[in-house]
Amino acid sequence: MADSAFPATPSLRAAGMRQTPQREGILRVLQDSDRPLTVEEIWERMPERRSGLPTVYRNLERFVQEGWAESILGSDQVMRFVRCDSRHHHHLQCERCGRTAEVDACGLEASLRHLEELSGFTITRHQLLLFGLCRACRAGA
Amino acid sequence: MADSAFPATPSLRAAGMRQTPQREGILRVLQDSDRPLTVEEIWERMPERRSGLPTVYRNLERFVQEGWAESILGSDQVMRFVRCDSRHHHHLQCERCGRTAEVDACGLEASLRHLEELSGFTITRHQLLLFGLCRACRAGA
DNA sequence: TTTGTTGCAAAGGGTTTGCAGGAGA
DNA sequence: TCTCCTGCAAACCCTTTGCAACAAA
Repeated sequence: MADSAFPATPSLRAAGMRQTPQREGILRVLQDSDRPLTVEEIWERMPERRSGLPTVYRNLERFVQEGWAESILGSDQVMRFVRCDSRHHHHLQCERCGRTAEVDACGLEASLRHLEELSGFTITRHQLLLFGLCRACRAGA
Repeated sequence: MADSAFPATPSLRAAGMRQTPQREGILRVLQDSDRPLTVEEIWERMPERRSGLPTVYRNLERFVQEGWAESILGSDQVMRFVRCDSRHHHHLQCERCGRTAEVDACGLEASLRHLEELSGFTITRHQLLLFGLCRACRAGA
């Protein structure tokens, strides 16, 4: 479900980047994970010839710019990364196991229009972070 | 408007803390600012006998626990602090001047119930960050 | 007097940078 | 061949910690 919404492999070439094993590895790791990962976790999971940590940092930064990944600061104050496409969406994260789901719509539009009237602001952008318990953890709890 | 919603002075005593000039200074600085401040900015604005940076860090941590302040990670990846009360609310921030408004309701409840059905998650908590242009900046732009 | 707080200085740790060698195209 | 990218090591910088002196109660 979530996979079918994710574009094939982000095209490094089309984005003007060279296609290197390190970049493919990072994208693969993000692709294969169903929860946000720290930079170090991504690094540890990279195929065989483990790359340097700076390379992971540098590329994650570019991937975020391209909209292929997103950084999330958890309530533990640790930065983690998730793959995502560039459409508007939000992440719903399980507080027990860390698993995430991507949510396409947020149904906020009407509320935002109302808030604009109240506040005098023109709202151009928003970020919504959702936390809860996934089905499996609720059942197991 | 926003001021009247803010509780008098957070009671250090009632929270089991000693009343020190450093704490009062930090609270005063947060109180007087209409935008999020970095730890260093708070420190610089503290009255006369400037305290140590560690003291600012230590107290901000406690104030956040008490619900008197909130930490916000901006899109520039820098942590800033805003005063707030402990009721559920959100911050609306101007992308040009940084001024913020506190928004009491978010009108998300119905959408959240819908997302719970779609995702199978039980949503327990959410954080909504709103960005836009305030009235003044829109007029001046 | 008792105990929580502060200030200083040092340690910590995640992130960034410089630069030379290496590999895409 | 020409750049871009990577790896290593060092530098950075924000944040935390240890500890002795201090001050609120």
